[in-house]
Amino acid sequence: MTDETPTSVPERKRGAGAKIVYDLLRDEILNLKLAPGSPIDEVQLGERFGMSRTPIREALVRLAEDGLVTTLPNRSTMVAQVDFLNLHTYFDALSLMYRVTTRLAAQHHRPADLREIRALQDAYAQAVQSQDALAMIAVNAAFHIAIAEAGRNPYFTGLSKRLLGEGRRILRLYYDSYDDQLPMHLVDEHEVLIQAIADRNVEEADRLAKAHAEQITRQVQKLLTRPGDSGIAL
Amino acid sequence: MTDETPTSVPERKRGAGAKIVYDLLRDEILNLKLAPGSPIDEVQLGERFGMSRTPIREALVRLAEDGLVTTLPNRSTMVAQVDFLNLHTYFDALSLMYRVTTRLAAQHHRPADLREIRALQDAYAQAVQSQDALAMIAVNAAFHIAIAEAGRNPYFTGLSKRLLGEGRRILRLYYDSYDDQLPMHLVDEHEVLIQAIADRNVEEADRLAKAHAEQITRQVQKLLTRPGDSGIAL
DNA sequence: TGCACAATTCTTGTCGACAAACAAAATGCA
DNA sequence: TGCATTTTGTTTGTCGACAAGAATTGTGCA
Repeated sequence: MTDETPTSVPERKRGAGAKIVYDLLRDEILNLKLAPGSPIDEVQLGERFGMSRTPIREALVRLAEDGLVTTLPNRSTMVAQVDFLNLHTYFDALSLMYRVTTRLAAQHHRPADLREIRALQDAYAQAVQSQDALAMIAVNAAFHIAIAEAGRNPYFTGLSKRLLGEGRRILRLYYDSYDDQLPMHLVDEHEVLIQAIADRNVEEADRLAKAHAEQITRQVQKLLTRPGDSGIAL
Repeated sequence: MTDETPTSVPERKRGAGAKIVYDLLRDEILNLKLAPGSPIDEVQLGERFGMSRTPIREALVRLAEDGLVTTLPNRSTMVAQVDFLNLHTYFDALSLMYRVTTRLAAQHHRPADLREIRALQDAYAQAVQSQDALAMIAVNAAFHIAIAEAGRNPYFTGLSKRLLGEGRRILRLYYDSYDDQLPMHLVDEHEVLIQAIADRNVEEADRLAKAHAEQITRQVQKLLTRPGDSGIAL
C-alpha cells in the first residue's frame, strides 16, 4: 500500500533514460508532430518524462549529431529545419544509396533478409490500403533500411538510415499536400525490386532502384516547383 | 594577488568544454595515440582537462555517435576497434565516395575551393618530403574532405568525413608496417585529380578517383593478406 | 514619444554528490 | 583445494543546485 505512483513512473531502468527520450523525440520530429523550428525546452521535457535534465541533454546531443536538432551555443535548441533550397542534394544522395544498397542486397542477401523485406512489403501494402499515410511513410523507410541491411555494408546502411529518416519529414509534407492520395504504384515498384534481389540480378536491381528514386524525385520536385522554375517553398 | 591558478585553467569559456575534449580525444584516437580497445575513464579525463564529468560525458556521447568509441551500458566505455574482418566494406564505401565527391567537385567547384585544395596538396607534398607520416595521413584526409566540400552535397561530405577519419587509423597501421616508406606516387595522382577537377572534366575525374581508390585498396589489402587468402589480422 | 541603458527573468552549461550496477576480492563450505 | 556466496570497491547514470549568458522587461532621459 505504500507504493509509489506506478502510473507515471513506470520503473525506468538505469541507463535507459536517454534512449527513451531519444527514440520518442526522434519519432515525433520525423512525424512532424514537432514542427521544424519549434523550440525545445529541457526543463519542460524533464517534467514530461519525469526525469532530470541530464538524460534529456544526452538525448538532445545525439539528436543534434543526427542533424535532427539544431543547438545554438548558450542559446535555445530547436527542431532542425528541412532544407528545401538544397533538396536536390538530398535526392542525389538518396538515389545513389537506393542503387548501391539494392545492388549489394542482390549480391549478399540471405534467406532471413528476404523474409524481413517481404514482411515489410506486406505491412506497406496494408498501410496503403488502409490509407494510413503516417504508417506508410514509416514502413517505407523501414523497407529500404531492411534492404540496406541485407547489403551488409554498415557505412551505406548508416547513410541510408539518415536519408530515409530525413525523408520521412519530406514525404510527410508531400502527402499532406496531396490530401493523402496514396500512390499504389509504389507497391508494384517495390514488388519487382524484391524480385530482382531474390533473383540476385544485380544490374536489374540497380536499374529498378534508380528508376524508383527518379520516380519519387520527380513527384516531389513537381510539387515544389508549381509556380516558377526553381524549388521555392517555405 | 588572490588569483586562481591561471596556468592549468586557461580561462575556458562557457559552452566550449565539450568541444575541446571532443576534438582532442578524436585526434588522439585517429592518430592511434589511444589504442583501439583502451578503456576510457571519465574521472581521469575530468582531472586531465580540469573540468567536471558532465562535459566529458557529452564529448563521449558524440564520439560514440561517430563510432569512434564503444559504450557498454553501465559498463566501461572504450576506444572502438578497427574492424579488419569487414575491411572490404570500408573500401567499397571509400571508393564510391571518392568517385562521387570528385565528380561533384568537378561540376560545382568555385575558385576558392580550388585554392583550398591546392594549398592542401602543397602541404601534403611537404609532409611526404619531410617523411612525416602522421601529418601526411591527416593532410591526405583534409585534402579529400576539401574536394568533398567543393562538391557541395552535405550528405556525401558527411560520409566522406567519417570514412576518411576511420581511414586515418587504417593508414596509420599500414604505414607503421611499411616503416614509413612513403608513397610519392600518391602526390602525382592527387595532381592529375586536381587538374581534372579544374578542367571540369567529370568523367575523367570519376575515372581517376576510382583508380586512386583502387590503388590504395590494393596496397592495404596486399599488406593484410600476406600469409593466407582472407584478410586475417588482429 | 522614442531610444539607450539598467535590472530582472529565463535558459543553459557546469559542478559536486549520491545511488545503482557491475567487477573484484574475500570469506565460508564441501 | 576448489567452488559458491558474500563483501568490498569502483565506475557509471542520475539528480538537484548554482552561475554565466542571453532575452526580456523596466526605467530614465532627451
